[in-house]
Amino acid sequence: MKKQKVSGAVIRRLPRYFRHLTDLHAEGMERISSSAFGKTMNLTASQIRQDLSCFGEFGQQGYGYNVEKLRQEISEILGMTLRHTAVVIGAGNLGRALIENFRFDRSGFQLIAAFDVDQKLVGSELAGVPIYHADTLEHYLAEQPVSVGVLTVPKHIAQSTADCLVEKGVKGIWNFTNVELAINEPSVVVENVHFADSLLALSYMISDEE
Amino acid sequence: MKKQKVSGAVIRRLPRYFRHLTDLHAEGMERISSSAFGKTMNLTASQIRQDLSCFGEFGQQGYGYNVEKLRQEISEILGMTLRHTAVVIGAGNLGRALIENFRFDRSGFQLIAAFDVDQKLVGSELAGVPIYHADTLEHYLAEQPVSVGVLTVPKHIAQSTADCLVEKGVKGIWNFTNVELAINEPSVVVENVHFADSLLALSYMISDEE
DNA sequence: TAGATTGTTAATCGATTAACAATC
DNA sequence: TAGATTGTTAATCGATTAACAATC
Repeated sequence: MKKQKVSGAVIRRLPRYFRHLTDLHAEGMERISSSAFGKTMNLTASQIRQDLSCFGEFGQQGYGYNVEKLRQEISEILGMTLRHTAVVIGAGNLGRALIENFRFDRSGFQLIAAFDVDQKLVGSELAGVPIYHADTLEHYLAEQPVSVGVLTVPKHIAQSTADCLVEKGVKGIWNFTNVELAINEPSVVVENVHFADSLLALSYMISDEE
Repeated sequence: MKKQKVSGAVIRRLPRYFRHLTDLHAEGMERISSSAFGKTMNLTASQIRQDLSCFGEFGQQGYGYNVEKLRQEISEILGMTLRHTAVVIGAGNLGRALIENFRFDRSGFQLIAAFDVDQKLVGSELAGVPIYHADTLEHYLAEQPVSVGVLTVPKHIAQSTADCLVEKGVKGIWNFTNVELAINEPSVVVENVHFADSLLALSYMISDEE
């Protein structure tokens, strides 16, 4: 996958494309034009064609795009076929919600383990995922190649846990703590899920009218 | 609060400003220049000054910005002082994680109730928040002004629940289901938290290098 | 006062949209 | 073939950055 520079705006739209294509496929739609697709997604046809052209030529003049084929292509582009591995660190409410309810496999990830300090959890499984003691994380990472650490630990150990993940060579951190992580390894990517930022944006928007 | 048109990009940065100012304040910092603030946040000084100028004049030549005052101003801009109310619908793992761990008050919201169909939960409290039966939601909303409905229900009832919220006049929906909600009331704002989109963007970024 | 730093106007850069030749 | 629709180049629009007079 040779990558010219693709803008962040485009990257953020790719998962939406994928999601909508999955829905369209489930509805039995076989082909779609950029203009029809644009209507579904509230984008211009131009933008969709422009976005896709960053990665190749997936359509056919006079026909449009094959829904299933395009979906497959985008899953490749997103790296969903690479069988990335993930571990959840912190099996509190949020960690458990992710383990039990979030379909990692649908995003191409294998969730292979979770870690917590709670002795009541350690040794058990949640949704088929084994829970190990947090103390064994470092050892585990040394043995097992892990692509992404999902950080759902309490604030005060967020940075130290992240440091451990980085040191052991994870490629990315999916950060649910509202700590601004300081990572000095430039190849490691942090993706923040800031609930509060999202709620505050909503707050602004509903406070709009005077 | 008179609103000229403020771009989405600016709105999305406001919560980050607020968060960083809160941190700086906690660290005891009293004043900061746009250039120092820019360094902290990885933005240019120009951008910060430009962003803030959408809402007024909060700095002082030769001095910079008073951290606490600016934090206060931004909280006003975001509508955090309006005492918006929220209810959580769906007290499964994710709903409970939000009720128990997410500090709604820190974003200026009052979480006043939660709803679920599970009889084991109905009548109890979680972190001081009463859980009512989902059947009583409609009645509750008619009695109680609610600004935001937090949607953490299973996929198949997401749309119908949203319809109910809209009909009863909520201003916003904080949507954690991965359902694309169809809302025909234009004044109602939907803020989506798409975990999968976030993870897929991360997937792309860690799959980048070849 | 001199130095620092703002708010704002102008310049630049990048992203979105429009147009159209190529072609299925 | 004629109609539809792509991929791509050019035009437009908007957002970011730079510059600077105003002033604390």
